[in-house]
Amino acid sequence: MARTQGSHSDITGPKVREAALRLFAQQGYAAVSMRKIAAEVGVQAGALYNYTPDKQSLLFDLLRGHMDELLAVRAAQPVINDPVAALEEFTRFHIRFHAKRPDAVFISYMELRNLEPENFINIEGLRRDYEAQLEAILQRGMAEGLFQIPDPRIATMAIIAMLTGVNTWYSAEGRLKLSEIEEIYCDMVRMAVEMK
Amino acid sequence: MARTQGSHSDITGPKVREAALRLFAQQGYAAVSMRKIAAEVGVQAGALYNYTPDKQSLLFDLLRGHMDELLAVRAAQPVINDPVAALEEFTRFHIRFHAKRPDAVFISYMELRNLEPENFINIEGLRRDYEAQLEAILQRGMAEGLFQIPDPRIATMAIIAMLTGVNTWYSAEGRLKLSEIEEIYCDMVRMAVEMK
DNA sequence: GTCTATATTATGATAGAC
DNA sequence: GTCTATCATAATATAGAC
Repeated sequence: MARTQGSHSDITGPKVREAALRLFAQQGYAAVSMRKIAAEVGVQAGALYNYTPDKQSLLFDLLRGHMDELLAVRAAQPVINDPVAALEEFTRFHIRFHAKRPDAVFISYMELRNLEPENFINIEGLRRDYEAQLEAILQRGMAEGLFQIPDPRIATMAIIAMLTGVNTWYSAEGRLKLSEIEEIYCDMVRMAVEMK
Repeated sequence: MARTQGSHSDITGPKVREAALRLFAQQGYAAVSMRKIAAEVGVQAGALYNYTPDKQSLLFDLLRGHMDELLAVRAAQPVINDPVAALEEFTRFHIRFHAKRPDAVFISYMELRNLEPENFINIEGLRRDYEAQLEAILQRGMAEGLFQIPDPRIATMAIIAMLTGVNTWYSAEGRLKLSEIEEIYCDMVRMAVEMK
Protein backbone atom coordinates (compact mmCIF):
# COMPACT_ATOMS: atom_id res chain seq x y z
CA MET A 1 0.00 0.00 0.00
CA ALA A 2 1.31 3.40 -0.95
CA ARG A 3 2.35 5.79 1.74
CA THR A 4 0.48 8.98 2.44
CA GLN A 5 2.19 11.79 0.60
CA GLY A 6 4.46 13.83 2.80
CA SER A 7 4.56 11.26 5.56
CA HIS A 8 8.15 10.88 6.72
CA SER A 9 7.96 10.34 10.46
CA ASP A 10 10.97 8.04 10.61
CA ILE A 11 13.17 10.42 8.62
CA THR A 12 11.90 13.77 9.82
CA GLY A 13 12.17 12.96 13.53
CA PRO A 14 15.96 12.51 13.51
CA LYS A 15 16.36 15.42 11.10
CA VAL A 16 14.56 17.69 13.54
CA ARG A 17 16.89 16.73 16.36
CA GLU A 18 19.97 17.08 14.16
CA ALA A 19 18.90 20.50 12.95
CA ALA A 20 18.06 21.66 16.46
CA LEU A 21 21.39 20.40 17.79
CA ARG A 22 23.37 22.18 15.11
CA LEU A 23 21.44 25.44 15.36
CA PHE A 24 21.37 25.53 19.17
CA ALA A 25 25.14 25.04 19.19
CA GLN A 26 25.77 27.71 16.57
CA GLN A 27 23.36 30.40 17.72
CA GLY A 28 22.13 29.44 21.17
CA TYR A 29 18.79 28.06 22.29
CA ALA A 30 17.08 31.40 22.78
CA ALA A 31 18.27 32.75 19.43
CA VAL A 32 16.91 29.79 17.45
CA SER A 33 13.25 29.93 16.51
CA MET A 34 11.07 26.98 15.65
CA ARG A 35 10.82 28.49 12.18
CA LYS A 36 14.60 28.33 11.74
CA ILE A 37 14.65 24.69 12.75
CA ALA A 38 11.75 23.94 10.41
CA ALA A 39 13.49 25.72 7.52
CA GLU A 40 16.64 23.68 8.14
CA VAL A 41 14.62 20.47 8.08
CA GLY A 42 12.60 21.56 5.06
CA VAL A 43 9.14 21.65 6.63
CA GLN A 44 6.83 24.30 8.02
CA ALA A 45 7.03 25.31 11.66
CA GLY A 46 3.75 23.67 12.60
CA ALA A 47 5.02 20.27 11.50
CA LEU A 48 7.70 20.26 14.20
CA TYR A 49 5.03 19.78 16.84
CA ASN A 50 4.53 16.25 15.56
CA TYR A 51 7.98 15.48 16.98
CA THR A 52 8.22 17.53 20.13
CA PRO A 53 5.56 18.93 22.46
CA ASP A 54 7.51 22.19 22.68
CA LYS A 55 10.91 23.84 22.24
CA GLN A 56 12.03 23.12 25.80
CA SER A 57 11.51 19.38 25.37
CA LEU A 58 13.61 19.50 22.23
CA LEU A 59 16.53 20.97 24.17
CA PHE A 60 16.12 18.60 27.09
CA ASP A 61 15.94 15.54 24.83
CA LEU A 62 19.20 16.55 23.15
CA LEU A 63 21.04 17.00 26.45
CA ARG A 64 19.52 13.90 27.97
CA GLY A 65 20.40 11.83 24.90
CA HIS A 66 23.97 13.05 24.99
CA MET A 67 24.45 12.20 28.66
CA ASP A 68 22.73 8.84 28.30
CA GLU A 69 25.04 7.90 25.45
CA LEU A 70 28.10 9.06 27.37
CA LEU A 71 27.22 6.89 30.35
CA ALA A 72 26.11 3.94 28.22
CA VAL A 73 29.37 3.85 26.27
CA ARG A 74 31.34 4.10 29.51
CA ALA A 75 29.32 1.32 31.09
CA ALA A 76 30.07 -0.95 28.13
CA GLN A 77 33.82 -0.40 28.58
CA PRO A 78 35.81 -3.17 30.28
CA VAL A 79 36.87 -2.33 33.84
CA ILE A 80 40.56 -1.56 34.32
CA ASN A 81 41.95 -2.24 37.76
CA ASP A 82 45.33 -0.54 37.53
CA PRO A 83 44.72 3.15 38.37
CA VAL A 84 47.48 4.36 36.06
CA ALA A 85 46.06 2.46 33.09
CA ALA A 86 42.50 3.42 34.05
CA LEU A 87 43.41 7.11 34.15
CA GLU A 88 45.02 6.92 30.73
CA GLU A 89 41.99 5.12 29.35
CA PHE A 90 39.64 7.73 30.83
CA THR A 91 41.69 10.54 29.35
CA ARG A 92 41.70 9.03 25.87
CA PHE A 93 38.03 8.13 26.08
CA HIS A 94 36.96 11.59 27.19
CA ILE A 95 38.89 13.38 24.46
CA ARG A 96 37.74 11.02 21.73
CA PHE A 97 34.09 10.89 22.76
CA HIS A 98 33.79 14.65 23.14
CA ALA A 99 35.79 15.57 20.04
CA LYS A 100 33.32 13.55 17.96
CA ARG A 101 30.31 15.46 19.31
CA PRO A 102 31.29 19.13 19.51
CA ASP A 103 27.74 20.45 19.14
CA ALA A 104 26.29 18.22 21.85
CA VAL A 105 29.16 19.04 24.21
CA PHE A 106 28.74 22.73 23.53
CA ILE A 107 25.05 22.87 24.32
CA SER A 108 25.52 20.55 27.29
CA TYR A 109 27.61 23.26 28.89
CA MET A 110 26.10 26.40 27.44
CA GLU A 111 22.40 25.74 27.53
CA LEU A 112 22.07 24.24 30.99
CA ARG A 113 20.72 27.56 32.18
CA ASN A 114 17.91 27.35 29.64
CA LEU A 115 16.62 24.12 31.12
CA GLU A 116 13.62 24.29 33.38
CA PRO A 117 14.60 23.46 36.99
CA GLU A 118 13.43 19.85 36.94
CA ASN A 119 15.26 19.15 33.68
CA PHE A 120 18.37 20.90 34.98
CA ILE A 121 18.55 18.68 38.06
CA ASN A 122 18.13 15.61 35.87
CA ILE A 123 21.09 16.47 33.63
CA GLU A 124 23.26 17.62 36.52
CA GLY A 125 22.80 14.25 38.19
CA LEU A 126 24.02 12.41 35.11
CA ARG A 127 27.04 14.67 34.88
CA ARG A 128 27.90 13.93 38.49
CA ASP A 129 27.71 10.21 37.78
CA TYR A 130 30.27 10.65 35.04
CA GLU A 131 32.59 12.77 37.17
CA ALA A 132 32.37 10.19 39.93
CA GLN A 133 34.01 7.65 37.64
CA LEU A 134 37.14 9.76 37.30
CA GLU A 135 37.16 10.60 40.98
CA ALA A 136 37.01 6.90 41.82
CA ILE A 137 40.11 6.27 39.70
CA LEU A 138 41.98 9.06 41.44
CA GLN A 139 40.94 7.79 44.88
CA ARG A 140 42.06 4.28 44.02
CA GLY A 141 45.42 5.56 42.80
CA MET A 142 45.92 7.43 46.05
CA ALA A 143 44.92 4.45 48.16
CA GLU A 144 47.50 2.36 46.33
CA GLY A 145 50.18 4.98 46.82
CA LEU A 146 50.52 5.58 43.07
CA PHE A 147 49.06 9.08 42.89
CA GLN A 148 49.91 12.22 44.80
CA ILE A 149 46.85 14.46 44.69
CA PRO A 150 46.27 17.47 46.92
CA ASP A 151 42.45 17.20 46.65
CA PRO A 152 40.79 14.44 44.61
CA ARG A 153 37.49 16.25 44.15
CA ILE A 154 39.23 19.34 42.78
CA ALA A 155 41.60 17.27 40.70
CA THR A 156 38.56 15.62 39.13
CA MET A 157 37.07 18.96 38.15
CA ALA A 158 40.44 20.24 36.97
CA ILE A 159 41.14 17.25 34.75
CA ILE A 160 37.67 17.23 33.22
CA ALA A 161 37.83 20.97 32.53
CA MET A 162 41.23 20.52 30.94
CA LEU A 163 40.09 17.64 28.74
CA THR A 164 36.81 19.20 27.70
CA GLY A 165 38.72 22.36 26.84
CA VAL A 166 40.11 20.53 23.83
CA ASN A 167 36.77 21.13 22.15
CA THR A 168 37.31 24.90 22.16
CA TRP A 169 40.21 24.69 19.72
CA TYR A 170 40.35 21.20 18.19
CA SER A 171 39.88 20.91 14.46
CA ALA A 172 40.31 17.82 12.31
CA GLU A 173 42.40 19.99 9.96
CA GLY A 174 44.61 21.31 12.76
CA ARG A 175 48.31 20.84 13.43
CA LEU A 176 47.82 17.69 15.49
CA LYS A 177 45.92 14.48 14.91
CA LEU A 178 43.49 13.46 17.63
CA SER A 179 45.70 10.52 18.58
CA GLU A 180 48.62 12.91 19.12
CA ILE A 181 46.45 15.17 21.22
CA GLU A 182 45.36 12.21 23.34
CA GLU A 183 49.01 11.33 23.85
CA ILE A 184 49.94 14.82 24.99
CA TYR A 185 47.06 15.02 27.44
CA CYS A 186 47.85 11.57 28.81
CA ASP A 187 51.37 12.79 29.55
CA MET A 188 50.17 15.98 31.22
CA VAL A 189 47.52 14.23 33.29
CA ARG A 190 49.93 11.52 34.40
CA MET A 191 52.58 14.06 35.33
CA ALA A 192 50.03 16.08 37.28
CA VAL A 193 49.00 13.23 39.57
CA GLU A 194 51.79 10.67 39.76
CA MET A 195 53.78 10.16 42.93
CA LYS A 196 57.38 11.37 42.64
CA MET B 1 20.98 74.97 40.52
CA ALA B 2 18.53 72.15 40.81
CA ARG B 3 18.87 69.13 38.62
CA THR B 4 16.35 68.19 35.99
CA GLN B 5 13.96 65.71 37.48
CA GLY B 6 14.75 62.18 36.37
CA SER B 7 18.23 63.03 35.12
CA HIS B 8 20.65 60.41 36.40
CA SER B 9 23.13 59.88 33.60
CA ASP B 10 26.08 59.21 35.90
CA ILE B 11 24.16 56.64 37.95
CA THR B 12 21.99 55.03 35.29
CA GLY B 13 24.83 54.34 32.85
CA PRO B 14 26.71 51.96 35.16
CA LYS B 15 23.42 50.45 36.36
CA VAL B 16 22.52 49.58 32.78
CA ARG B 17 25.83 47.78 32.25
CA GLU B 18 25.56 45.97 35.58
CA ALA B 19 22.01 44.83 34.87
CA ALA B 20 22.90 43.71 31.35
CA LEU B 21 25.94 41.81 32.62
CA ARG B 22 23.95 39.98 35.26
CA LEU B 23 21.02 39.17 33.00
CA PHE B 24 23.15 38.10 30.03
CA ALA B 25 25.06 35.75 32.32
CA GLN B 26 21.93 34.29 33.87
CA GLN B 27 19.73 33.93 30.80
CA GLY B 28 21.90 34.47 27.76
CA TYR B 29 22.14 37.43 25.41
CA ALA B 30 19.38 36.33 23.06
CA ALA B 31 16.98 35.55 25.89
CA VAL B 32 17.31 38.97 27.50
CA SER B 33 15.15 41.73 26.09
CA MET B 34 15.82 45.43 26.38
CA ARG B 35 12.64 45.62 28.44
CA LYS B 36 14.04 43.13 30.98
CA ILE B 37 17.21 45.17 31.33
CA ALA B 38 15.18 48.35 31.70
CA ALA B 39 12.98 46.76 34.36
CA GLU B 40 16.06 45.67 36.30
CA VAL B 41 17.44 49.20 36.17
CA GLY B 42 14.08 50.74 36.99
CA VAL B 43 13.50 52.72 33.81
CA GLN B 44 11.50 52.26 30.63
CA ALA B 45 12.99 50.47 27.63
CA GLY B 46 13.33 53.63 25.56
CA ALA B 47 15.59 55.23 28.15
CA LEU B 48 18.30 52.58 27.60
CA TYR B 49 19.06 54.06 24.22
CA ASN B 50 20.57 57.07 25.96
CA TYR B 51 23.35 54.73 27.08
CA THR B 52 23.87 52.36 24.19
CA PRO B 53 23.15 52.68 20.49
CA ASP B 54 21.81 49.13 20.44
CA LYS B 55 21.82 45.78 22.20
CA GLN B 56 24.86 44.46 20.35
CA SER B 57 27.01 47.39 21.51
CA LEU B 58 25.95 46.67 25.06
CA LEU B 59 27.27 43.11 24.80
CA PHE B 60 30.45 44.13 23.05
CA ASP B 61 31.21 46.86 25.59
CA LEU B 62 30.87 44.36 28.43
CA LEU B 63 33.24 41.84 26.82
CA ARG B 64 35.67 44.50 25.70
CA GLY B 65 35.70 46.09 29.15
CA HIS B 66 36.36 42.73 30.77
CA MET B 67 39.29 41.91 28.50
CA ASP B 68 40.73 45.40 28.77
CA GLU B 69 40.68 45.18 32.54
CA LEU B 70 42.25 41.73 32.49
CA LEU B 71 45.14 42.91 30.33
CA ALA B 72 45.51 46.21 32.19
CA VAL B 73 45.80 44.51 35.58
CA ARG B 74 48.34 42.04 34.16
CA ALA B 75 50.36 44.85 32.60
CA ALA B 76 50.55 46.61 35.95
CA GLN B 77 51.98 43.50 37.62
CA PRO B 78 55.75 43.40 38.26
CA VAL B 79 57.64 41.10 35.90
CA ILE B 80 58.90 37.84 37.42
CA ASN B 81 61.93 36.33 35.78
CA ASP B 82 62.00 32.91 37.41
CA PRO B 83 59.64 30.70 35.35
CA VAL B 84 58.58 28.63 38.36
CA ALA B 85 57.63 31.71 40.35
CA ALA B 86 56.02 33.32 37.29
CA LEU B 87 53.88 30.25 36.68
CA GLU B 88 52.70 30.24 40.27
CA GLU B 89 51.90 33.92 40.09
CA PHE B 90 49.96 33.46 36.85
CA THR B 91 47.98 30.61 38.35
CA ARG B 92 47.02 32.58 41.44
CA PHE B 93 46.26 35.69 39.43
CA HIS B 94 44.03 33.88 36.96
CA ILE B 95 41.99 32.14 39.65
CA ARG B 96 41.58 35.25 41.75
CA PHE B 97 40.75 37.61 38.89
CA HIS B 98 38.21 35.27 37.33
CA ALA B 99 36.60 34.14 40.58
CA LYS B 100 35.78 37.79 41.35
CA ARG B 101 33.99 38.28 38.02
CA PRO B 102 31.94 35.17 37.35
CA ASP B 103 29.33 36.90 35.21
CA ALA B 104 31.86 38.62 32.97
CA VAL B 105 33.85 35.40 32.57
CA PHE B 106 30.71 33.48 31.76
CA ILE B 107 29.53 35.79 28.99
CA SER B 108 33.09 36.13 27.69
CA TYR B 109 32.97 32.44 26.85
CA MET B 110 29.29 31.90 26.15
CA GLU B 111 28.30 34.94 24.18
CA LEU B 112 31.23 35.16 21.78
CA ARG B 113 29.03 33.62 19.11
CA ASN B 114 26.55 36.46 19.51
CA LEU B 115 29.13 39.07 18.60
CA GLU B 116 29.09 40.46 15.10
CA PRO B 117 32.17 39.29 13.15
CA GLU B 118 34.19 42.47 13.60
CA ASN B 119 33.56 42.53 17.35
CA PHE B 120 34.37 38.83 17.61
CA ILE B 121 37.78 39.29 16.00
CA ASN B 122 38.49 42.17 18.35
CA ILE B 123 37.80 40.13 21.51
CA GLU B 124 39.56 37.04 20.21
CA GLY B 125 42.71 39.06 19.65
CA LEU B 126 42.70 40.25 23.25
CA ARG B 127 42.23 36.71 24.49
CA ARG B 128 45.19 35.56 22.43
CA ASP B 129 47.32 38.30 23.96
CA TYR B 130 46.47 36.97 27.39
CA GLU B 131 47.17 33.35 26.49
CA ALA B 132 50.50 34.38 24.99
CA GLN B 133 51.62 35.53 28.43
CA LEU B 134 51.24 32.05 29.87
CA GLU B 135 52.80 30.43 26.84
CA ALA B 136 55.84 32.71 27.18
CA ILE B 137 56.30 31.56 30.77
CA LEU B 138 56.15 27.91 29.71
CA GLN B 139 58.59 28.49 26.85
CA ARG B 140 61.02 30.22 29.19
CA GLY B 141 60.80 27.38 31.67
CA MET B 142 61.57 24.88 28.94
CA ALA B 143 64.47 26.94 27.61
CA GLU B 144 65.95 27.00 31.10
CA GLY B 145 65.49 23.26 31.52
CA LEU B 146 63.05 23.71 34.40
CA PHE B 147 59.90 22.50 32.69
CA GLN B 148 59.13 19.31 30.83
CA ILE B 149 56.24 20.04 28.49
CA PRO B 150 55.18 17.84 25.57
CA ASP B 151 53.63 20.78 23.66
CA PRO B 152 53.70 24.33 25.05
CA ARG B 153 50.80 25.60 22.98
CA ILE B 154 48.56 22.75 24.12
CA ALA B 155 49.79 23.04 27.69
CA THR B 156 48.78 26.70 27.59
CA MET B 157 45.24 25.86 26.51
CA ALA B 158 45.06 22.99 29.00
CA ILE B 159 46.17 25.09 31.96
CA ILE B 160 43.86 27.98 31.13
CA ALA B 161 40.89 25.63 30.68
CA MET B 162 41.71 23.98 33.98
CA LEU B 163 41.98 27.29 35.83
CA THR B 164 38.92 28.88 34.27
CA GLY B 165 37.00 25.73 35.11
CA VAL B 166 37.11 26.80 38.75
CA ASN B 167 34.34 29.25 37.93
CA THR B 168 31.92 26.42 37.14
CA TRP B 169 31.86 25.21 40.73
CA TYR B 170 33.47 27.82 42.98
CA SER B 171 31.31 29.40 45.64
CA ALA B 172 32.41 31.69 48.43
CA GLU B 173 30.39 29.51 50.80
CA GLY B 174 32.00 26.29 49.60
CA ARG B 175 34.26 23.82 51.35
CA LEU B 176 37.47 25.62 50.42
CA LYS B 177 38.57 29.21 50.66
CA LEU B 178 39.87 30.79 47.48
CA SER B 179 43.39 30.89 48.88
CA GLU B 180 43.24 27.13 49.47
CA ILE B 181 41.99 26.56 45.95
CA GLU B 182 44.84 28.66 44.57
CA GLU B 183 47.26 26.53 46.55
CA ILE B 184 45.87 23.27 45.20
CA TYR B 185 45.94 24.47 41.61
CA CYS B 186 49.50 25.77 42.03
CA ASP B 187 50.52 22.30 43.15
CA MET B 188 48.77 20.58 40.27
CA VAL B 189 50.09 22.99 37.65
CA ARG B 190 53.64 22.74 38.98
CA MET B 191 53.48 18.96 39.07
CA ALA B 192 52.13 18.88 35.51
CA VAL B 193 55.04 20.80 33.99
CA GLU B 194 58.09 20.44 36.19
CA MET B 195 61.12 18.46 35.08
CA LYS B 196 61.61 15.22 37.06
C1' DG C 1 2.27 14.06 8.52
C1' DT C 2 2.31 18.38 6.52
C1' DC C 3 0.26 22.42 5.05
C1' DT C 4 -1.83 27.26 5.55
C1' DA C 5 -3.75 30.48 8.48
C1' DT C 6 -4.09 32.58 12.72
C1' DA C 7 -4.31 33.86 17.85
C1' DT C 8 -1.57 35.96 21.12
C1' DT C 9 2.36 37.90 22.83
C1' DA C 10 6.84 39.88 22.66
C1' DT C 11 10.69 41.94 20.33
C1' DG C 12 14.30 46.10 18.97
C1' DA C 13 14.10 50.53 18.06
C1' DT C 14 12.17 55.38 17.36
C1' DA C 15 9.30 59.88 17.96
C1' DG C 16 7.80 63.43 20.54
C1' DA C 17 5.94 65.34 25.05
C1' DC C 18 7.73 66.94 29.36
C1' DG D 1 17.05 62.02 30.71
C1' DT D 2 12.88 59.70 31.02
C1' DC D 3 8.36 58.85 29.79
C1' DT D 4 4.37 57.08 26.83
C1' DA D 5 3.00 55.53 22.56
C1' DT D 6 3.91 53.28 18.51
C1' DC D 7 5.93 50.92 14.27
C1' DA D 8 7.23 46.93 12.06
C1' DT D 9 8.61 42.23 12.92
C1' DA D 10 8.94 37.93 14.79
C1' DA D 11 8.01 34.65 18.36
C1' DT D 12 5.46 30.01 20.25
C1' DA D 13 1.85 27.34 19.63
C1' DT D 14 -2.71 25.76 17.80
C1' DA D 15 -6.74 24.67 14.43
C1' DG D 16 -8.43 22.68 10.62
C1' DA D 17 -7.96 21.39 5.56
C1' DC D 18 -5.89 17.82 2.83
